[in-house]
Amino acid sequence: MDADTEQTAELPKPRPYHHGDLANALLDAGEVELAEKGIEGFSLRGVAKRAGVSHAAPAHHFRDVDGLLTALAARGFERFLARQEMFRQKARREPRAQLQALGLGYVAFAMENPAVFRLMFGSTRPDFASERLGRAAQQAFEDLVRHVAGATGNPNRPEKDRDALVDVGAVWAMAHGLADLLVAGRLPSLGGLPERSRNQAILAILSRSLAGADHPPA
Amino acid sequence: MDADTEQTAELPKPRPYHHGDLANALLDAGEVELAEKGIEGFSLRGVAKRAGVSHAAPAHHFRDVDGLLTALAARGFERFLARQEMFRQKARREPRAQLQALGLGYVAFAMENPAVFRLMFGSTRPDFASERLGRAAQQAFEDLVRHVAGATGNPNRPEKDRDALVDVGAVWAMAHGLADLLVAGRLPSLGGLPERSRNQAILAILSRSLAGADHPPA
DNA sequence: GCCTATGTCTTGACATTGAAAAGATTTTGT
DNA sequence: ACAAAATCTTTTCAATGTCAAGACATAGGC
Repeated sequence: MDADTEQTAELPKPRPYHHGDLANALLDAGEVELAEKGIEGFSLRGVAKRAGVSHAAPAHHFRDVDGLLTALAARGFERFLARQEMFRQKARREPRAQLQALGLGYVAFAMENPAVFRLMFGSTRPDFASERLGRAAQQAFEDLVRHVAGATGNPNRPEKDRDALVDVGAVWAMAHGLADLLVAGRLPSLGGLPERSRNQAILAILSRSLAGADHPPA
Repeated sequence: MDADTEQTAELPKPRPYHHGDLANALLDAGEVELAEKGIEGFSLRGVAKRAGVSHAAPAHHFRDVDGLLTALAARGFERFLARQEMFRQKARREPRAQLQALGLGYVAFAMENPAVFRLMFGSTRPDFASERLGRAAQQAFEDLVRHVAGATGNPNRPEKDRDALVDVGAVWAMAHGLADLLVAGRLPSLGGLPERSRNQAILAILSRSLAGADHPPA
C-alpha cells in the first residue's frame, strides 16, 4: 500500500529508536504534566510516559527530576520575559507606563501559568546556579531594575542605594504578591472579576508601589 | 527509689504502648522535619521516626500526609496570628501604626518560619476546607480587612466595594510579596541587611501600599 | 563500504515512600 | 470482669527516582 515499510502501515507513529528531539519533547510533556498535576504531583515517569519513551530515557538529557524541573523553570522565565515584552510593546513608551506594563505582564503570566509560576518562584528544586536558568532569572531582575530606575529617575542600583532598594523592593513585592495570591486563589473577589475590571483593579494596586504614583504624571 | 514502676528505672523513655499525646508529638516532629527538609523533602515516615513510633502510627491521628500537612498549616496560621498580635501590642494604638505592625508581623513570621510559611501560602496540599485550618486562615484575613478598614476609614467589605478591594489587595499583596521574596532569597540586598535597617526598609516598602500613606499622619 | 566509538534508548533491579490490611496491646464503658 | 473501641505495630503492595547493564542507531575514521 502506501506504507514505506512493510509492517508499520497502521501504526500512527512507528517512532524510530532515536526520537530525534527528545529533550524538547520532554520539556513539552513536562509542561503538560506540571499543568495537570502541579509541582506536588509531578512525576518523572509520568513525563516519560507522555513523551512515549521509557522511564529512564529522561536521565540522558536531564540528570534527574530536579534537572528537568530546572530546565522547565528556565523555559518558564524565558516565556515570562517574552510575555512582559508583549505587554510593554502594547503600552505607551513613557517610563511609568512601561513599568506598569511590566507588572501587568508579571501578573498575567502567573495567572496563565500557575504551576510554572510556582515552580519558578515557590520551589527549592530548580537549580538557579544552572546556566540557562540563572541567566533568564537574572535578566528578569535586570529588566525590573532598569524600568524602576526609568520611572523614578534614580539611576542607582538597589545594591548600593537605599532609595533604589526600596523602590525596586516595593514594585517587585507588589507585583509578586498580587500574582502569588491570585494564583493561590486567595483573592477570589479580585480573581473572579471579569478581565476588564480585574485589570483595572490590578493596575490600581500596582500603581501604589511607586511613591507619588497615585498622581498621574500629566 | 523514685521510680513509680518497678522496671522503668534506668530507661530514659520506656515509652508505653500508648504514647499519651502522639498527635501533638507528631506535629512537633513534623515542624522539625519541615524546617530541616522543606516541603519538598517532607516524609511521613521521617516524622514517625522522629516521634519514635512506627511509620503507620500517624495514619490514626491524621488520615494521610496531606492530613498532617493540613494540621501543620493550621498550627502555622495560629502562630502566625499570635506573632502579628505581638507586633501590634508593641505598636502605637493608632490605626495606621496597627496596620504597619500587622505587616511587619507578616514578614517577620515568614522569615522566622520559611518552610511553614511556604506550606501555608505556597502549597496545594493543605486542605483549607478543614475546620481548624479554614478557621485560622479566615481569621487572618478578617484581621487584615479590619485593620485596613481602620487605617483607611472605609468600613466597606472588599467583596462589595471596589475601593476596599484595592486597599486590601494592595496591603496584602505588598506584605505577602515581600515575605515571599525574602523567604525565597530573591532580595538578598534587603534580606542581608542588619535587622534594624532591614526593618526600616521593610516599613518604608509596606507603607507604600496605602494611598497617601507616604505622608505620615501628623 | 565496513567498523568501531559514541550517543540514545530500553530493560531490569533496588531503595524509599505512602497507603492499606490485619494483628497486637491498651484503654474505656458498662 | 468483659466487650468494644482506640491506639500502635507488622506486613504487604504499588508508585516513584535512580542506577547498572544491555540493545540499538548514528557518526567518523580508515
